[in-house]
Amino acid sequence: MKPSSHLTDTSGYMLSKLGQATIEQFAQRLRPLGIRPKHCGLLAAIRHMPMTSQLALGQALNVVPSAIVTMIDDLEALGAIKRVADEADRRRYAIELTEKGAAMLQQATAIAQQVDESILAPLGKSERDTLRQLLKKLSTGLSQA
Amino acid sequence: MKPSSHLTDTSGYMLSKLGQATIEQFAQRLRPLGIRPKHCGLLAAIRHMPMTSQLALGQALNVVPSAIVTMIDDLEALGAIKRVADEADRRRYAIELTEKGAAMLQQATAIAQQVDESILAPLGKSERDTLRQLLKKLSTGLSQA
DNA sequence: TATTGTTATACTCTATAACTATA
DNA sequence: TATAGTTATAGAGTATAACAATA
Repeated sequence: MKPSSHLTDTSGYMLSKLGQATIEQFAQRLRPLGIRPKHCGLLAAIRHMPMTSQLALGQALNVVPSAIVTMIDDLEALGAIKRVADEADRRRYAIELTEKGAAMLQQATAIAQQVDESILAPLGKSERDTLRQLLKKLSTGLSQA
Repeated sequence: MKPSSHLTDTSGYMLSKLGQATIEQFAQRLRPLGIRPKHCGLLAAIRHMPMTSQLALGQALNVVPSAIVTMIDDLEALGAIKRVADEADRRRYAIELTEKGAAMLQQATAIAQQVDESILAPLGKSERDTLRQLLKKLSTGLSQA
């Protein structure tokens, strides 16, 4: 038998729909913090590679320079990050995560866990673990693309 | 131990990223057909509920009227669907899938299967089946929201 | 007065490209 | 001449709201 003779039964179709639903729910619950999902990825990247230049962050996230500047502007206005002048190269700013930014990332992570609870509700505990492992495998395949 | 103490390890985060990557790849391979991913969902809905009004299709897909009209315009220009005048209610058009539209849906389905092959490459056969079953469970939970 | 379809419009998002200041 | 950052601008996508025809 064919694995998925209907378009809407393909894994890709379901992944797209689920991903979209997830991000919408995440965005909604994130609203009180004044940020959007894209800012969260950036916050995580900043914590992971502290004191990095804006363009380097952009390359790591595959985001064009003008977009990174806007996001950094947003986060700076919220006090989540600071632009620290680089004395060696006065064109550069090193991006530093503030305490407030770290707290914000922690809150965002908690919200993401709540969204997981909501989205994964139809699955039992072991099923969730299985799903997470499978998604992890697929995600590592992504970064090579 | 906590299931996912990092934001980027949550299932929701991975679902979002994978869904986005999937839809981008789908869009790219779909380009030669002259349509976008959103048109495919509409084509599938039209086949599933033939001779339905535009607004009813919009409600089924959770799409606003103006957007449905534009998509129907696109598909009609490609010869994939026809607006059939409803003689009983002259405000309405019943949307009919043409042979060309059916062929287009079939091509789109084949492309979706190719995308599945590409995205699911890191998984073995039984893992893919497991994933599909889990995604199916989650997808049925979606429509209730 | 409500409903189907349509059009006009505004808004958001994102990317491209031009510009500055440094190197 | 090249690079980090910034700003200006244009494009696509989507939603809101006004509108015409019909019920």
